[in-house]
Amino acid sequence: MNKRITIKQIAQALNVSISTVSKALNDSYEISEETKKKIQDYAALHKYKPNTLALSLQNKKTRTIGILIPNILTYYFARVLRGIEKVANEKGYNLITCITNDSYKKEVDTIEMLSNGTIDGFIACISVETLKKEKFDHFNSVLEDGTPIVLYDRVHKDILCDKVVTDNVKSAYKATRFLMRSGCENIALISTSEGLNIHEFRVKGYLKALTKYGVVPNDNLIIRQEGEEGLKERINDMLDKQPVDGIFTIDEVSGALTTQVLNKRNIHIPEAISIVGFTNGILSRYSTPPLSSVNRFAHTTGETAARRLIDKLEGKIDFEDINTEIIRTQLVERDSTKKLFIKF
Amino acid sequence: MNKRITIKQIAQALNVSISTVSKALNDSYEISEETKKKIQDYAALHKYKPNTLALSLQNKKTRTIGILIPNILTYYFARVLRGIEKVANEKGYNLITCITNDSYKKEVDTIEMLSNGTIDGFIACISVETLKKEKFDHFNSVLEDGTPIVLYDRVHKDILCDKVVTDNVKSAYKATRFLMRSGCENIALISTSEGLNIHEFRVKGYLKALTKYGVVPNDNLIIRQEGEEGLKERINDMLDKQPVDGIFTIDEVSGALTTQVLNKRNIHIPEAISIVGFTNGILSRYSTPPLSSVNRFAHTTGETAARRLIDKLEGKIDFEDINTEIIRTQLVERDSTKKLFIKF
DNA sequence: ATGAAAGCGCTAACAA
DNA sequence: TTGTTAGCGCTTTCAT
Repeated sequence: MNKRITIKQIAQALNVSISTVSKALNDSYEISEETKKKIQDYAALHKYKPNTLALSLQNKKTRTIGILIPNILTYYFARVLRGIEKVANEKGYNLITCITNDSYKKEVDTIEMLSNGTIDGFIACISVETLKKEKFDHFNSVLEDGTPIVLYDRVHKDILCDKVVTDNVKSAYKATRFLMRSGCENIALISTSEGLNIHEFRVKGYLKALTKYGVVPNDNLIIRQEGEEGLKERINDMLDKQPVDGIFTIDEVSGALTTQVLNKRNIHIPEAISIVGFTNGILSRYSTPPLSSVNRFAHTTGETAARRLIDKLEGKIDFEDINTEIIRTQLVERDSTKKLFIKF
Repeated sequence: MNKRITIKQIAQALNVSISTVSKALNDSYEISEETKKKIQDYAALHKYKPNTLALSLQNKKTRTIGILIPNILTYYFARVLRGIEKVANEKGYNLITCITNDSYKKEVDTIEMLSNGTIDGFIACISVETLKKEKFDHFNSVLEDGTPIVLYDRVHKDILCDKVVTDNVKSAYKATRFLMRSGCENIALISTSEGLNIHEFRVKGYLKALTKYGVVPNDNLIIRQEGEEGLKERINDMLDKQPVDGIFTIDEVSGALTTQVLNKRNIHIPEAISIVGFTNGILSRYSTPPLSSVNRFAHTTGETAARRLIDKLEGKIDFEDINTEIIRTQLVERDSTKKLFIKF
């Protein structure tokens, strides 16, 4: 049933040698126009397509990149993927995308599975579990094999390779400062993503901004937990006990849940409480009111990572030349913050 | 630099033949325990991994499935992908995921690119543009080559292959009936996704429910457009001119935008106007208030498609045995609809 | 128990 | 201009 035709069959049918066919199909100058045409016509007629596998085996190159995504349901990662996709496509590279579900084992297995000649290089984001375990041998042995890796978003110093990251401290700092400038004095921080250095960095940025402008951080204004369970209760509890006029939510979900709580309590946003979110995804845009948020340029992150990797694969950059690219962020003002600005 | 070791190198190092190594590594009974151990130890020591490419070339099987996703930013598709991923993983299949961006050309190119021995079969969702053009040759020629395809969500009768779909008419019917039972009398329909048969089906279900229960459909209560531009204005306009107490939004985005408009106008949901959405994604869950919605079981859709394809690939189902699986939906009640029920 | 050789689909150096 | 041959990494049949 599988009717795919091979070079060999063409050769037999036309009574020429295999290499003549190969050359003709590759439009080699060695072959006469006549034979070329004959062969090409026959190939076209029978919808000949070169077998990629055989080509890859020959070239030791697959023009395929392995992508590791911790979680495709996270809008940010989906957007990064799009960026990678765009560049890969332009440059004629295939993507083999794998979802690790933030599991260490899945990550190890996936890398194992793809490290057999299937892919030329990796673009990866480290899974939460791996980051907690701090076990990176699977990445490092790939690098030792000479397969380049570009890490994005979640990185670690123990993996020596190209990286594309967000400046979390600075972005959080700017977000918090923005709230202060718009007149907020009691700024809470809410997080449903914990345990990762990148979240630690965001908290650091928040604390830094407060301190810088003479505000003493108040532990009662900081709610940090992993996952959303029980978060609404904790927010309600905080609002019952503490004066709050600004909230910095360090991830999409905490932004959404916080907004739901405030709306339910009939607290006006931004008049009574302002909110600034992080990662400006789909939730920020469509919530009521639309949330001001730190935009992360996921697409650029993906493009940058892909470009770097492909440049390496094509020898434009030396394998040993390691680089960390920091993608800027930008605060997008929407309706959850006041326009009023205080100059410090 | 690329230190990956081959069977040939092992043979040379140990002074045995290539085939002995091959057999030893495959634990063949032909090889003596002693040599086996020697070879296996050496292989382990040097982290030998069989080259997948060579194996695939040999077996004419890649254990890789090509996935076509129109748009990864749509939460529903991301969830389908997860379902596929889960099953593929269990069965030891690789996924090569491609995003078509709802473009005809990209879809054709992708299929072309992968139809060269790279993949054993496809799981695909037809792109919007293709569906509009009604050109399906690229799918059909793949099928003719003997490569199985399973289509999910968006399908078309001119492509004769396995399909996994949602019963859109019935689901929309149930959603509308639900609004009527909760006491709504002037039920609007809002859509930002047009031009596809599946959306047509949802409108059909809505109209069917109205008619069935003796309500004459009112064109002024139906807002259908492609994309979100200008939608809020149209909704506001409708609310200014028409009495409305229920809204059926046939996609996630229109649900989100409608909610934003109602909230802005300070119209209480569900007291003044109830909303039922479709596709129960992340927007429904996190909006204010959380939206009652037709849940589509994206994960099940993905699993079903993957299972069907793999069964075919492994010969458990005949290639000619074509089947359409309908995945049920379920109305999830949240806070955008009244609890009050009227029995008809 | 071990090895030689052919072949999967293709390219490329070399020969004719 | 065309063909022969070896080889990419591996499996498998058939000798030995």
